[in-house]
Amino acid sequence: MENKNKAEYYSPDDEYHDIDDQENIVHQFGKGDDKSKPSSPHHKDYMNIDNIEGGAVNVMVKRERSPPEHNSMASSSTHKEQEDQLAKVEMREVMEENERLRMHLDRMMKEYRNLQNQFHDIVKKETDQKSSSTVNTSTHHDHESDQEADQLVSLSLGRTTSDMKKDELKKDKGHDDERVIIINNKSLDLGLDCKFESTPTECSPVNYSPENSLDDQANKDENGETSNKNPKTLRNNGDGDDVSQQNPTKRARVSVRVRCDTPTMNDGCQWRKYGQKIAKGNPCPRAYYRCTVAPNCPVRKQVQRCAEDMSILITTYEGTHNHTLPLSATAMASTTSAAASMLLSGSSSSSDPNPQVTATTTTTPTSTTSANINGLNFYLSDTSKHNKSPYYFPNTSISTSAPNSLPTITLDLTSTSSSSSSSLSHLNRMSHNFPTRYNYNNNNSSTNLNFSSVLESNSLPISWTNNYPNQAYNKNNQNFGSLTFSSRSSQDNIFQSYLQKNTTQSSLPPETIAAATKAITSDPNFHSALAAALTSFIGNSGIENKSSHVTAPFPILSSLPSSSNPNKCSSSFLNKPTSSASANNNNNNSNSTQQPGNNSMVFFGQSSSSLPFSTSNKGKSTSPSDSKFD
DNA sequence: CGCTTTTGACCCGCGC
DNA sequence: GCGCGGGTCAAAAGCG
Repeated sequence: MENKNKAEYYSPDDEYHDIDDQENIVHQFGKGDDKSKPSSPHHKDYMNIDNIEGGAVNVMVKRERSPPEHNSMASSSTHKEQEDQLAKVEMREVMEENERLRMHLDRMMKEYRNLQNQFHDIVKKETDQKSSSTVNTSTHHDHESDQEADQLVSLSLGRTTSDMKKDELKKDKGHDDERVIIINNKSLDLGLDCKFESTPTECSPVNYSPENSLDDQANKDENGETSNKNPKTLRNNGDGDDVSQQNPTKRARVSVRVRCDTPTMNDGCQWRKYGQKIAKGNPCPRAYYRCTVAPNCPVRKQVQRCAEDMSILITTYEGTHNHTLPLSATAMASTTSAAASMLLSGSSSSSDPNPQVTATTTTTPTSTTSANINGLNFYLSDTSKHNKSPYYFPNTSISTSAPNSLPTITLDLTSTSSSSSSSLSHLNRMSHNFPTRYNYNNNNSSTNLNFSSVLESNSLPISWTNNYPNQAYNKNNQNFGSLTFSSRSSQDNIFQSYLQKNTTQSSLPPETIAAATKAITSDPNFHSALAAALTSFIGNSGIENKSSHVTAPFPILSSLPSSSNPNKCSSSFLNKPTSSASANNNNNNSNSTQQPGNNSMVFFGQSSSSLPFSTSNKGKSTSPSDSKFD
């Protein structure tokens, strides 16, 4: 298995040349098209151009693929023959490429199935334990349930049992059965769903009924929130309350970098600004928001413009929602949750016997890994404490050596796909910024998830879905149209992403790549994320909302026509619960019917928000991003 | 009137 | 111990 993985992930390495080849293909296609124009007045010159101006590209093509007679028969052979030959070559290239890419997809699917099986086994085990414990006394049952829930969380998020607060567990305990059932139902669908089910991080589509949340709050007040009266403890509890009170290192921040013009991006939650500060090294002030969906929700976020590129908005989430999330908020929450879970799992590995990302990366001087899942570029990188100053460079993460040294994971949504170069430069920069003497520190780890979608190749601003609660979910839907991720396009994305990845990785030393790939393959949470991403793209039809809350699908980022609404900073997610959402407004949009394997509808809701540093935005804002501008 | 934003002050952790 | 910087508080002001 491991060897297999190795082989699988090494293979892309071997295909670096194929990337060039593919580029050649592209060029070749263009030229082929040009050549195929018999009417071209410069047709004859095309041969010369082909030979001369084609340069290295064509040289390579010819060397590898062009028929030899191309050189000798230039004068005699008809252009049709050449065209045919070229077409054949191209066809063969395409077929080979398809074959390769298909292999990639198969590998990914294999990984996904493995993950599913593993998760299914785990859940099964959990269920068995649960049923057995049910026979026991109630007190024992409670304890067991706690442990199970705990383990569940641990399994889902890579968190250790100690991470979860007991009161949280008590709360969960009440719905333990329900959760298990739900998890069982979904276990075959998406492992990440379970992660979201149980994850205390960000999204927590945990089945917290509102009253449950209240109870939760009550419970929390007993333990931690009572200390709210004490500002000091509030500060301490506020952040780490849900995430990890006992183990601060488990707390994770998820930073999202989005290139958008709007002050903030609407993530669906309601936020209240409680502070603003000029951070050192960045002229743009940093705004602090607190989640106001629930009175005691500990989740906070920071919004700041990137100093290097003001068009990039950096939103950092921290904490766990202890309430039911609005439908529109689940997308971002699940994204951040997945990212945080990956990060947390990596961080936990230091204490875990199981070597995961962290452990593996420790062995490498530079630990930057990337994987592309259907256009989602996962950049896993770690920064050491040596890099004290935050990174402010475009398309890369701010490796926050936050004062509290929280591990931060950055979702970089700023790169476009044209951008294999962008990603390349990204990685180059990242690796460049990594100290050669790499000294991993959990508390200072930073993980970059680059979700630059291939579909963003139009260099349009990336934006988040803004399905604002209580509003027309698809209000702007028609403006933006629907974004269809057919399996085919998904595959294409995967393929391109793989190629992109390979291109990216080609700049890395082989040992780094090896370690990185090993890290990735050995990280179950990466598998989860992978599975989630795959499930989102490839036939996630099976995932249904089994409960009132929305199971957040893994988000898919895409570009939006900026012209549609230039001021809006929205992003597209594949919100599975399309039907329910669209039922509110777009009754006619039968696209809401979920097409298996074709997550077509992308919801774009209201976006906007208060400027983190603007003074003009006043008044209520259900979300920092709600109305106000334009 | 209720809610949000603004903004100066304060607290705390960290490095020197 | 001191200074710095990040994060938070809370009173005041603004807005609908």
